[in-house]
Amino acid sequence: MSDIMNATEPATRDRLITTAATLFRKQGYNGTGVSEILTGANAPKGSLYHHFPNGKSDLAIAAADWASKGMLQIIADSFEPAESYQHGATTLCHKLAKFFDISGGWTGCPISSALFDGPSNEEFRQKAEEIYGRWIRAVEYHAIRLGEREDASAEMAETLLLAIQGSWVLARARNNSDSLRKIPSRLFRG
Amino acid sequence: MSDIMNATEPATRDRLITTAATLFRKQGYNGTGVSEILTGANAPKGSLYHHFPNGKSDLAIAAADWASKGMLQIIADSFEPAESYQHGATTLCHKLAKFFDISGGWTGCPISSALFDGPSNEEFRQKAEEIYGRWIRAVEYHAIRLGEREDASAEMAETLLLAIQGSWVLARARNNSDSLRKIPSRLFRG
DNA sequence: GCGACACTGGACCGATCGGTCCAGAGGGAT
DNA sequence: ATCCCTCTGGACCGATCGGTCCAGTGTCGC
Repeated sequence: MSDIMNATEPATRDRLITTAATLFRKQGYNGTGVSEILTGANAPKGSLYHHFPNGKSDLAIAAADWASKGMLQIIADSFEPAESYQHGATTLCHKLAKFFDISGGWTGCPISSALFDGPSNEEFRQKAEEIYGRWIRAVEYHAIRLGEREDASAEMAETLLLAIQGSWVLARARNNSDSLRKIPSRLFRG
Repeated sequence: MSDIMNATEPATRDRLITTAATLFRKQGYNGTGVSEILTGANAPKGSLYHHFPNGKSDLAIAAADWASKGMLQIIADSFEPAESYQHGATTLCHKLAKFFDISGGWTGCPISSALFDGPSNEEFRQKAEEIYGRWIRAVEYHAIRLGEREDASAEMAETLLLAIQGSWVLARARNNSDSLRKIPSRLFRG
């Protein structure tokens, strides 16, 4: 095929990844059937196993990477125009809350939904660790950039992302994104 | 059967619940097969559908309730002997970290593992909301009892449990319970 | 034109899924 | 002894699971 675009990814591969990411996020890894992904992406089985020789598990890794890129983008969009760490963090929480609302509430962390299902899989665990690490480092970078103490920034970044994780679960249980919006007032109450 | 005990639950029913709870926690709802639960509990299929007419989903609700009771017990054990809210919270986090270590790391929140899998199920969502609410109220009760401001205690309790949720995910990704142990220093850094 | 190659379409596979059904087993109560 | 009723054991079901395989199909370089 090779496309009008330069010889990067054919569209089918991308459609498989984004469809899988969305479905995993809603239903979890084990809750999502390969055939469901295929239907959603409008692709035949042969294509999946051509692009992802190891099938579903390869797809989960790719979907997690794709979702991670999205999260890093949201982090950048929140912190880059911010005048302080606190501002950036607040924007981030509100953006995520809005995303939660738009998506209709029944959605999980894209990483844990795709990678923490099924029996203990060391490859999945490492991927999750790597991605969460990337998110924390991204937030840490902005914390330092915005004038926070260097030796406290890693800690702050981890606290923020951990609070987001927990709040997301609560938001899902309550079908209500308020817990996400309240994070800043919780963390910066000082 | 009716047992030597008074006519409460026959052992089989309990074994099904605890086995299911353990497996759901490790592998998620969709990742755990009915036959796997049956093997683990050493029970035939007929028993399951006798005790739980709606099968797997009934079992998930019962497993979540059972796990919730365990968590409430840990909360009580942590806060009852404590001299301050901060002490109680610290004990709780350390107890949970120890549990995480003992269980070998690959384990999730018993509630979200059992109830947030699969397609959006309103009954499961309500159950999760109810259980998380019970946990928060239990912590809030101890916060007030230990002298915290009444109008701030609900907020504090929610923050603590939400931090535990998030830290648990991070602990699982890193295969390391440190993030759970560090919660108190994060929240009470004042 | 012509092979080479990347990709597609879908038939097909054994295994496992969750669930149904029913014939007993076993122990009260009368 | 007989009935009753709770609970067990397991055969059986159709559906779906993730995965394999291969014959096309279209598009290149040559």
